[in-house]
Amino acid sequence: MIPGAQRRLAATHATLLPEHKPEGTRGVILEVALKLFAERGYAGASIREIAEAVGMKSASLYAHFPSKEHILAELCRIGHEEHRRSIHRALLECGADPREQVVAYVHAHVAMHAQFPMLAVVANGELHALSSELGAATFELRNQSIQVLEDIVRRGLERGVFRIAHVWLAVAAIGAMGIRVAYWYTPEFEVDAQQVADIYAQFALRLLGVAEPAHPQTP
Amino acid sequence: MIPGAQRRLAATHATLLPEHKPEGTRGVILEVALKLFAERGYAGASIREIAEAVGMKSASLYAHFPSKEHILAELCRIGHEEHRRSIHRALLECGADPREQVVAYVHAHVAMHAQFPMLAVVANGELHALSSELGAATFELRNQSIQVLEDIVRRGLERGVFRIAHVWLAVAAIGAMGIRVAYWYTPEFEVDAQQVADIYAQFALRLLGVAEPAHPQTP
DNA sequence: GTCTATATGAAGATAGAC
DNA sequence: GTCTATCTTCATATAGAC
Repeated sequence: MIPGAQRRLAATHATLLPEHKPEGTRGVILEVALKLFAERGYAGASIREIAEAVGMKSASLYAHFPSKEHILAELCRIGHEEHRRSIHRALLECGADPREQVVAYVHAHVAMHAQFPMLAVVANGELHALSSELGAATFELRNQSIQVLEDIVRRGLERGVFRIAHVWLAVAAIGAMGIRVAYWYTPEFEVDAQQVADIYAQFALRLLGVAEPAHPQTP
Repeated sequence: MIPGAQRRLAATHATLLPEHKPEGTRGVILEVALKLFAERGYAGASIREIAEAVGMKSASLYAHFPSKEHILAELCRIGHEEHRRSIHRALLECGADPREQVVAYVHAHVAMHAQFPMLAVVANGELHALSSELGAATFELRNQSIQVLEDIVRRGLERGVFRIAHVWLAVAAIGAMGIRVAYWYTPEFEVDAQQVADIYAQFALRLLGVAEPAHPQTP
């Protein structure tokens, strides 16, 4: 049974990678807002709550961000940048075989959702709350990441290494497995993030109809 | 590429089954609130917007529901009741083979998310917004539905028909595939809900390591 | 950059007439 | 059951002192 029911997600701690976290107060605000947006949703968290958790008055936030929406926009951008970066890096380190590429993609996708669950929940689940002015660039990033998986799957299908009836249905299913990891994974889970990513990569291959090597005990 | 980006979900129409929709104004309010909660989230939709969409003043809503939270509670309850009912019915019509049971479960799970996407998005995604007083019973319902799948997978593993390293990881992955369907499926999608459910049931079997009958062309 | 003070509007909810 | 009118609280955001 999933731990932490009654909460929106199981994770309790918001983390931003040092390379994404601005120095000083701006970084603190982002991390605090990330936690509140993840737990209550963008509309459900107020700037007063954010300010209180940071340890300042709400008016002072406006010295760092022009609006609440800009805070969310920055978090969404960071989340999808990190997602794209980790997938890009994983694909650089593997060959041209679509099976290898699916493993790399899914491993990176799942590991990111397990390691930064609050960032993933907010960047994906609250993106729709942004005006098109502030959200369009990040939507484009997201679409590109989906497109990468779609291209891999299509190539594998054309080369006969995957056996599926419909590309999008497989892409959506594989993406979904990873997206939901952010809601139930915590560092206390009995399997660590890398192992979850390994196992989910295998699930993805199976889903795509890739035959597995025969079991050792089976002649 | 997924249609309808920029929106929280692709569906544009809220539907409640006649057996779940109360007669008269109460039913209209539920359907209207369902659409707004699905599109903007519970916190992002106001009772004034709901009232306006129904065609009345906000004060009049209180003749039908004691609070905004009670409207959400009712929608969550309906959603999880329908989910449980459709899974229960599907399992009654199949045998004792865990493979058959997984197919029945996933088919019902996915079909429900495709046919009632707004209900699924709200019942699952906004449940956390309820106080424990109003949400506890529905949380219990949800946990039971997950438990049913967990039991099926565990039985299949014990009987040697499934080959997976970790029960929860498989259960979460299979559940996730279906949950996300609610976000991208629309009746205009090129594959209908029943076919999506069929294909996702096959994905689930593959994910669980069930060997498929050899391809006709492969001797 | 942070504060106090405040503008301005919107939120959920209630009272009481019809 | 629906309305008008209103209460009270809370929201985002700004002005201006320090």
